[in-house]
Amino acid sequence: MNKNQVVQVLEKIATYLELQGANSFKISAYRKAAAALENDARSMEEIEDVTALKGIGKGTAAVITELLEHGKSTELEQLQAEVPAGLPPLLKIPGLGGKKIAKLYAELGIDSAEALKKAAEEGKVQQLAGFAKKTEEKILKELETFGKRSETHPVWQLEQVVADIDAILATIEAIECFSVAGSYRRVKESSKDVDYMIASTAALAVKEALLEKVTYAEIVAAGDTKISFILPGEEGPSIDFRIVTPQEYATALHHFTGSKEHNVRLRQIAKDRGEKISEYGVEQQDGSVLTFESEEAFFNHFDLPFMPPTVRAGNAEFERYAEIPKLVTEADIRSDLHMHTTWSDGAHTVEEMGRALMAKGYEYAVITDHSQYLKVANGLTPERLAKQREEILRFNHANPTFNLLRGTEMDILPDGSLDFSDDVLKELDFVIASIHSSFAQPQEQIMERLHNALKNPYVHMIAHPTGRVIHQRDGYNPDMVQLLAWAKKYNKIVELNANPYRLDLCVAHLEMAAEAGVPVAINTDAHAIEQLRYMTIGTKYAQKAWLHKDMIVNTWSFEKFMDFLHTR
DNA sequence: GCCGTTTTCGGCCCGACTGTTTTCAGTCG
Repeated sequence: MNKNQVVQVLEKIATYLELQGANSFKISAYRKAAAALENDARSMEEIEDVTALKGIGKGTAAVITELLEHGKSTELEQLQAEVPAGLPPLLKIPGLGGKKIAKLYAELGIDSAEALKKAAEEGKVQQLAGFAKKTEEKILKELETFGKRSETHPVWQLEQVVADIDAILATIEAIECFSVAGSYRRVKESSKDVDYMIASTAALAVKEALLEKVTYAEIVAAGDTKISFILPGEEGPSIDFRIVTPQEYATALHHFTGSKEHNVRLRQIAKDRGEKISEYGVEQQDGSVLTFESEEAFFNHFDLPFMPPTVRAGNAEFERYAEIPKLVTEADIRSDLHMHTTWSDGAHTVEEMGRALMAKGYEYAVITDHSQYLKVANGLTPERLAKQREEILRFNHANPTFNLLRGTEMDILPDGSLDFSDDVLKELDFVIASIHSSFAQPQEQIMERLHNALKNPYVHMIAHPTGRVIHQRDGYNPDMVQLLAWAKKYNKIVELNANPYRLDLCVAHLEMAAEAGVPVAINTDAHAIEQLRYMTIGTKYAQKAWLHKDMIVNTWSFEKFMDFLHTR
């Protein structure tokens, strides 16, 4: 039984305990034990003594041992015998928790969504103590969409939502400052909802402006300081706005950015010092409350450096904080090495892209249109590629402070051959190789294709090395250990494709690349000027793998980058 | 259930909102 399965059993036990109305600390003890396993980088076999992990004690260790030795849990089986299988899914209905569901089961024998619907329609639910008409109506309403609404929303969906909401909030005068918070700010690959923190001295005016300007499908809550909507569309995510005073803003933003585990760790640190953290500030022993100008000042108060939201997982950031100043940030980025123009499937010309890159403050960049194989993307033949050269030279001539390089995103064909001959490749400054076809091949064949590209002396980088699309497809499943070993051997770059649909390599693979000493490039793969903004999310994502700026080739100066290309 | 300890039991992060009840429980993040 592997770690994922063990974690799932522990979480299942917690869920069943919840439905039995068990002690809430006991429930969270099981969840903490699951999290402790999950947050440990080692496999189940590599962990000698699970009780050495903080959060795992005698009880949960016994469950784990039984699972490993016998593949089952008596504890879980016992609970499953007592709690009907139809109850756990009901926890997903907003407004219903363990206690209410337990009551519905105990008093009305409700053990499924269907039974709940029937009882609510018959008006039986509102007769229970603690329930009433509104609760019953809400249950019926939630049951309509029950099981249909997706639980989490991929980062590529939310990236657009956040861009839109940012634009709206910027127009509301009563708002002094605002920021997205929650798991989106920590750049999780998917989030349940979107959280915003707003600083204002006129909460009511902000509330009214939000109700007026944000297009929503439904109002979930509308209190004095918390407004919550479900956004339109079949998969519309929910979005929460919290309004605090400017003094409270820094601590509130920190609190609502999480993660929960990070907050717990920090609150413990505060408690040990006789202080108490809440979203409104840090309460001192004399009852006074300290507030902070910024999150930096808040962390400094606890003698900690500013921890970027992306590393706030509740573990490594408290052990590895000396490394934080070395982590890559968007300010370190000097170029973008992967983008498309109207020559292939991009929306803007070489000239337009070049100007946008200069406006971003970059020193250099590479135009990398698709190669001829990719006909759907209007891939370039060697002849058109040669013609594009003139346009790029013209741009450089007109803009001597910038270096626009000539490149290609060349397909690695299904048979393993490369789309351009060496004679074509050697004329280019920068060559990307990537797979866009025949994802379903066996791994050996995929690896052979990648090997062919990696050992070619004119290839510099493998783009989106797994081909995954978050929540949509897994990609072509390369052997990452082997791929990185070859990249190291042939001195190639692997990409972190910053397009929020991809984020490829993923965090775990990026950690492997760092470990193997393979340089990484963070690129937007922009198909339009607006998509150059993906560098923001790309650099933040890289922080999650604790990538230092010196591992990222596009933080290097133009001279250092060119040296790397020429001396490989 | 876990942890820590002034070592064997008390505390476990903390607050907003809703719906219910009339001072609070449950849910949520």
